[in-house]
Amino acid sequence: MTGALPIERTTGAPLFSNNKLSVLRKHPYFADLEPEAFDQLCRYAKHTTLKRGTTIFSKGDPGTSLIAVISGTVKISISSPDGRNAILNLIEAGEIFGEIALLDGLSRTADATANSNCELFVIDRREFIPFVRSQPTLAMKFIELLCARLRWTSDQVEQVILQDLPGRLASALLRLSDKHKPQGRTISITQQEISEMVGMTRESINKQLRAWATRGWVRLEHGAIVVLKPESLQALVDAGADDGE
Amino acid sequence: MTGALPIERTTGAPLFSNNKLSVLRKHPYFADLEPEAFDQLCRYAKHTTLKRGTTIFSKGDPGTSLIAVISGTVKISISSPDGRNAILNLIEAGEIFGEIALLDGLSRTADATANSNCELFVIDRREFIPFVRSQPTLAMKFIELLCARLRWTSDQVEQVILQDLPGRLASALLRLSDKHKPQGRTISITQQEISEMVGMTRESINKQLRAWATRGWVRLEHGAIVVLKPESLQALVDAGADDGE
DNA sequence: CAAAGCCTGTGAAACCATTCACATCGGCCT
DNA sequence: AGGCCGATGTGAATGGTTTCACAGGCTTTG
Repeated sequence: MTGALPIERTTGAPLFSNNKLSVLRKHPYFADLEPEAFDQLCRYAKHTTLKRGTTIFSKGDPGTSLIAVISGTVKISISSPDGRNAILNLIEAGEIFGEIALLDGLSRTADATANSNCELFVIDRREFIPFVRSQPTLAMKFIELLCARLRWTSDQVEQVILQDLPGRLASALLRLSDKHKPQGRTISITQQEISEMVGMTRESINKQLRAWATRGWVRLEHGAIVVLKPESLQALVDAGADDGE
Repeated sequence: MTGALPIERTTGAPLFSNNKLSVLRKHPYFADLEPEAFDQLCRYAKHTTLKRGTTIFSKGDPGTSLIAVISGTVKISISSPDGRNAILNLIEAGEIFGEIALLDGLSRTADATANSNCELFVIDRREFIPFVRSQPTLAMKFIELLCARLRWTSDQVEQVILQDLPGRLASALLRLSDKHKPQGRTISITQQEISEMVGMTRESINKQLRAWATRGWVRLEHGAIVVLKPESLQALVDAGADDGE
């Protein structure tokens, strides 16, 4: 099922001097790590590039690595036997993923695929775990990371169980526009993708978005959505079931 | 919102000699901790008892403690403005909860209420965090705990988004019967509770359960469900959307 | 030992999302 | 430019869930 990653070990020069790593260095999880620790960590990293659509790993694979995204975005998703599939998260440059299987040594909980051409760093478990044990600061960082993931995932459960279609869609848009804040309120995502994040059909999503568009809450572009009135969407979420008529 | 816990500090005698703690000691998370570390940990614990229905904490409260269940069960849930509510987990004797807010210092992600009369141990963040830092083994334990939680929660997302009612109900039953393995295949839970774990109405759940009961897959008791043919339920889950006619 | 209150069991009607079936619009590749 | 494919936009029919309205059954509690 897996398809081993086409790993290409970076040759020669010390990785930590690679300026590509600055993307990682800026990220909260590594920002306040001691320089030596960070360097050490980079020494375990293998560099790889792959193009849109490539499978990075599949649910159930033995998970032995942590992966950092240098550029591009990675889609974390799962799919059911009858063809439906759900997007759990979109990982962007500077973020890491695959930490669960890395840390507990069990199998992967979801599929990961390159959602665009990607540049990645891969860190292997064998070398990594002893290192974490020896670095309490790093361990605490991972604890924070896991907590953040748990909060994200719990939010998702909450949404899906508690809210109806409009509510779910609204929260998803708000979460996404939060994440993309730097780019303004434009979210680059297809309606198909949103529908898979939210767990409803593309058609339903389209109709709801269209309704909001005529009300001026959002603007629809090709492959993107612009949130014009986040307050209105937020109000809808807070109010509970109600499509905001 | 919160309502401070009616803490009752156990008097005098060293806590670690209290036989109530043996419940914890047996639990995987503490089992292979060095005795001294465990004793130290217990020194931070405050004992408390409370009766069914009591709120332990609410979503949004500042979270400053980890709680271990000595006896009884605790319900972790969230609720929406319009009255619907969802059960995220049921914590049983020997398990711990509240670790997210303890570890990252942020607010609680859900409500916790005593689902029966309960006996708890409460460990405060202020004293605890430095201790974790100094005990790499304990930190790794928490990392494992968090990973386990993430797996549980991801499963829940997967179910809710990907599967239809019969599928979701079946997976929920299987997950619960896994957890209760020691007690045989009897799951002590009301249909109301299951419906809130699965995100559907009690009525729908009842009808589906009843259908399975006539087929001999489960037996319904008052306040409990006995899984008779886990294989059939599993097959249903694996097959995807289909109620197993 | 009642009464009250939660838990279960069911049926009919209303509703909302899905399914299916197209039509249009952009991009992108050759 | 032509052509193809992925993304968007809609409508009608279908079907599964929810809602609502009750009726017993078990348990707990005063």
